[in-house]
Amino acid sequence: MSSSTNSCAHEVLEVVPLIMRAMVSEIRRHRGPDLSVPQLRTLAFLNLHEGACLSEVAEHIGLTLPSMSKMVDGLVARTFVLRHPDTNDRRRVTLALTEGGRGALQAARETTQAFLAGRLAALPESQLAAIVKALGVLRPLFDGGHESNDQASR
Amino acid sequence: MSSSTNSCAHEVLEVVPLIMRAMVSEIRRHRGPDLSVPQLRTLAFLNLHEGACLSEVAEHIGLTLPSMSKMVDGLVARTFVLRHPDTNDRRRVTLALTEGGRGALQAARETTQAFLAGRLAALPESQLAAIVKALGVLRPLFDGGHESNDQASR
DNA sequence: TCTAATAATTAGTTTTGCTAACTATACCCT
DNA sequence: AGGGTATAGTTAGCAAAACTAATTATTAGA
Repeated sequence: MSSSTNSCAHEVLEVVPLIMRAMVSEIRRHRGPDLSVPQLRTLAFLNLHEGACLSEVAEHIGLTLPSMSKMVDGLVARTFVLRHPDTNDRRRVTLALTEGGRGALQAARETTQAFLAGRLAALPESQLAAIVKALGVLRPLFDGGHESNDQASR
Repeated sequence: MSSSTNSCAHEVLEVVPLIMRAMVSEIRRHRGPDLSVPQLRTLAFLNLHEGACLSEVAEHIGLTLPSMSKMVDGLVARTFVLRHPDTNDRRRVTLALTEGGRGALQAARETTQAFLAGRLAALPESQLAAIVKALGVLRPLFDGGHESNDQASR
């Protein structure tokens, strides 16, 4: 393990939480339809994985099945999500975004992206490109990760 | 606002939460002295801002004063933090890390950094350098931010 | 000096996430 | 085919964490 690896890890450890905190507090500031961050993450996951079942969502978000079930209750009550029984396996419940759910997600994304763009506006093209490239390298390292999502260790 | 700005914002919006989630779940996996993420953030803030008062910490972390007060109760009970009355303004309580607190923070940081280094190990020097540089550009944009931290909007 | 503002705490409630227990369905294996 | 085990989801009950409202102590200002 090179020392560049460590100093890069150090930089990630410092800067990523900084950005994340700014994003989260921006989301909270604008929460029109009053969605918490985990709820937004759930909508985002469903947007990508149409028709995922409850367990899959719970696993991905990192909640237990009961907690996710209750969170989905709330999303269903606000008509952001629909529950359908799976036709193949009737134990499963598949989830789908409604138009309203997609809209809420889109709205939250847009305000957050606009906030980020505001911060980035000062940068010249070359630096923007460098950032995109660097994040493109990081993404696959953390995307899906180990899939070792730990229900057990909690 | 250039379109590069927007695509960069988009990339940040996608990748930063990904990395953050991996870090948080790693922290939770290893929590030896059983510190929550907000507690760790509190210790980190106190490490940088020795002698900050309770309100300042609450503002920075994004908690209300009562919540922060109770969290500090816990940190004091575990002897990670000390409360001192401020000599100038006796309403204020200033906070300081103990050696134990500093140690706990350091330990958590090291395990997280090691985790990150593990993920980054596959990358060649050139890409590591590019990432460090890109994050170095991002950092000042989100460091301290606008200081417009909102107790009110919550 | 008396009133208003500020810093922190306490009290009580709400939210959220957990474990345990339960129901229903599917899988397996003899 | 039938019975035991495993899996998916929900319900119930509880614990942790964060909020609002109210309280106390201190400072600042009219």
